[in-house]
Amino acid sequence: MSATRPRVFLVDDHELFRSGVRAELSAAVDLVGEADDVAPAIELIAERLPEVVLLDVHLPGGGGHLVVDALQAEHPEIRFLALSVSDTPEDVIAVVRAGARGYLTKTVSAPELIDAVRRVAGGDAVFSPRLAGFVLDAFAHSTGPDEVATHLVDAELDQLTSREREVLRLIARGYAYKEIARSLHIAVKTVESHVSSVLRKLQLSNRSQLTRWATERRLA
Amino acid sequence: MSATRPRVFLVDDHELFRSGVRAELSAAVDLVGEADDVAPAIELIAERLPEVVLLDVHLPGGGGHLVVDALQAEHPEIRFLALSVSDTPEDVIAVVRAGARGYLTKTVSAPELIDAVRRVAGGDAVFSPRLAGFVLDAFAHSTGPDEVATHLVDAELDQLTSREREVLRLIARGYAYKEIARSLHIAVKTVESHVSSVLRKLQLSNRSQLTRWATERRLA
DNA sequence: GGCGGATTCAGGGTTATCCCTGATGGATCC
DNA sequence: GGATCCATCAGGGATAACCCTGAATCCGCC
Repeated sequence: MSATRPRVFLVDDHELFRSGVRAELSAAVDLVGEADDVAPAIELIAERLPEVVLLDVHLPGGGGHLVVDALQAEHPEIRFLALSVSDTPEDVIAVVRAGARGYLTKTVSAPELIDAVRRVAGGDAVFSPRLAGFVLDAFAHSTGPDEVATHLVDAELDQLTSREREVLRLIARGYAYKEIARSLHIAVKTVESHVSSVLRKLQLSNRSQLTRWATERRLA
Repeated sequence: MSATRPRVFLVDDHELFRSGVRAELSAAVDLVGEADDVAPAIELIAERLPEVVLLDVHLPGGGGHLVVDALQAEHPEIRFLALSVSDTPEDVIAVVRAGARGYLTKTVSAPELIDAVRRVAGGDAVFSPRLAGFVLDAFAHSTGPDEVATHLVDAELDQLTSREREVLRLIARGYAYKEIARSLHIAVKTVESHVSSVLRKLQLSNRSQLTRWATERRLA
């Protein structure tokens, strides 16, 4: 959501790095909290409920994927964007399998990071080109891996609320309303309500068109 | 769900992932056992004789392809579906050469995984759509004559008749049955008939999944 | 405190999907 | 000239999707 600034939580054990992120991102996002280790991160994130968690992969208390593991089940709406100095497959694999929606090396520039956060908040998966060339190639058939940083946030997507986007993502994966309701712990009627809103806002007329719309934009 | 619940064995060294598979797939398949490493996997699979083995590529005791190697000769009827976070060529090639009937990344959704298991149980080969292009590249650059790869990707589309593919294309564009009927000058009932055939053949369960399937393969 | 937006749901209704059985005519293959 | 697909539909039924109205709660904002 770029009309309002996305709520972001930062997990990193390096004080200086956190300070840098604060300085560079505070204008573009709403930093709702920070943590320097696994346990406090899990606790605080569950309390603040950010839209996106910037997550360092290497923490004193264990891998950053532990944070994702601990929160994913109860808060599937929270997106995790892994940030690391490491580019080893093991690290990438760990957080991605845990459910992170993206993985960037800390060499990214501030604008790139901001853009990545927005994309993740909007439901996209974002990967740093250098470290996950394969994944990116598979994901983005279009023009190439470097497109990640310059990708424009879709105007139509902006009119959707975060919940609506969440439902949209599940619709696009082929889930039935019943399954979406179970997954998000809400009533089927609520899912219907969200879907109706999305269809109206995007001027589409059925689930199938919605699926195509999302798949083409790689939101699924 | 389907009447036939395929017997499935799960090999993965991550407890959390196994638990996830159990939770998401237990309704659709018959989970007959689990293992967390190569040696116990080989032993238990030979004992339980599942129809499909969901096999993690990376295991502490070695590559998942070792499991395939050990069992393939004596139990050719067992199908192996590789499941991995890795997208590297070595992993794909190793496990496919060993005799795996498919390779999916762990980013697949539960319905997709269920579909994949059913397809593999039915004798089809399944590759993660996001991986398909990459798999082709890997085989194209390999020395050996592996027309298997190109064959596998198109295998699913090949089982459809020309009329079914025509209907599929319109479905994927978001047309309702009524509109498709008008467009092709046939009855709505005939459209239904074709759609049913397509869904059955592709082991999908609704129009939306069909749309995604087609959009990902750029058939729309 | 009021106002609007987001999210949550209910009731009640219409239409669309999807499945099953079964049937016809046409084409092809051996 | 069967056997086997394919393409074409009907009837009927079960479920899912979609729409509309209305309403409650919570939230930030002015």
